[in-house]
Amino acid sequence: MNENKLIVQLLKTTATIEEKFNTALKPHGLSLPQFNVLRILRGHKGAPANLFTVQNRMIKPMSNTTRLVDKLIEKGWVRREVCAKNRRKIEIYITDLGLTELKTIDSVVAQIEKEIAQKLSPNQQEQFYQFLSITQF
Amino acid sequence: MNENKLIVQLLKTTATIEEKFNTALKPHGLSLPQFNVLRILRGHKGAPANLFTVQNRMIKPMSNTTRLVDKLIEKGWVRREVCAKNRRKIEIYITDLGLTELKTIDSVVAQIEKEIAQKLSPNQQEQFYQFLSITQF
DNA sequence: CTGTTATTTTTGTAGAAACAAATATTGTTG
DNA sequence: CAACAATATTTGTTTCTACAAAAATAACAG
Repeated sequence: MNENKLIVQLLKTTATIEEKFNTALKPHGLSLPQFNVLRILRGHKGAPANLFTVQNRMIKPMSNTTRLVDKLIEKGWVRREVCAKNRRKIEIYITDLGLTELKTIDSVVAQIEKEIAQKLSPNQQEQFYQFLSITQF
Repeated sequence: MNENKLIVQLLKTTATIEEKFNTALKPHGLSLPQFNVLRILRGHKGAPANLFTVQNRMIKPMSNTTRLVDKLIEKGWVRREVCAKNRRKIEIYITDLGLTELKTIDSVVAQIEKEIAQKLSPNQQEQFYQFLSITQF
C-alpha cells in the first residue's frame, strides 16, 4: 500500500464527511466547530467548563475559542460567567435554549453518522476505530 | 461500536495529521491546499490543467482556486495561460522553480506519511484504505 | 508585601475560506 | 444571426482562522 495514497484517502474521506456535516448544520446557523463546542458543553451536564478545557477537547483545538463562544452567546445557546474561585477562568454553560436546539440537530447528525458507519459491519467498525486510534498517535 | 465515537475519532485523527502537515509546510510558505495543487500540477507532467479540473481533484475542493493560484504565481511556482482553443478556460502549469521547491518539500512530507502509515502493518494499511474508501461513498 | 513568573482569556490584525453575484466565452435553438 | 442557456473563471463581501501580543489574575520566591 502506497503510504501517500493511504493518507490522501484519509484526508479525502474526512473532507467528504465534514462537508456533509456542514451542509446539515448550515440551516441551523451552526458551523462544525460551534456544534462541537455545544456538544462538549452538553457533555458536562450543567457543570461549568472553562474555556481552556473546551478548547482542548475540541476535535480541532483552535486558538480563538473566545470569538466562537461569542457567536453562540449571540444566539442564546450558551452563557459565560467569570469563575468565582479563579477570576482568570471563564466558565461556559449551555443554556436550555441551546439544549433544545441541540436536540433538534441531534437527529440530523445522528442520521448522517449512521449512514456513514453502517457501510461497515460492526466488526469492521471496531477495526476501523482501532486503525484510526493507532494512526493518530 | 458507537457510531458517533467512530466518526469523531476519524475527524480527530485527520485533524492531527493535517496539523502535522501544516507545521511542516509552513516554513516553506505553503498551505496544505496550495501544496495539494502543486502536486496535482506535477502529476500532469507538463500537460496543462485547467482550473476547473484542478479544483475537482483537490482533496477539499474549494470555491476560489483563483486566489489560491494567485499566491502560487506570486512565488513563481506556477504560471497561468488562457487556453487557445477555449478562451474561457485557464490553463495552469507548474514551473521549474515550482518543481524544485516541491522536490525539497517531498522528503519532509514523505517522512510524515511514512511515520503515520508505518504504525500499521502492510495488511492493516490495505484494510484501512478499504474502510476509508467504503466510508467515503 | 513586592517583584517576577505562570496561567487564562481577550484583542488586533493579517490572511484564508465561503458564498453569491458578475463577467467572459462558447454552444444551441429557432 | 439573435436570444438564451451553459460553462469557466473572477470578483466583492462577509465571515472565519491563525498568530502574536496584550491584559488580567493568580502563584510564588525572597
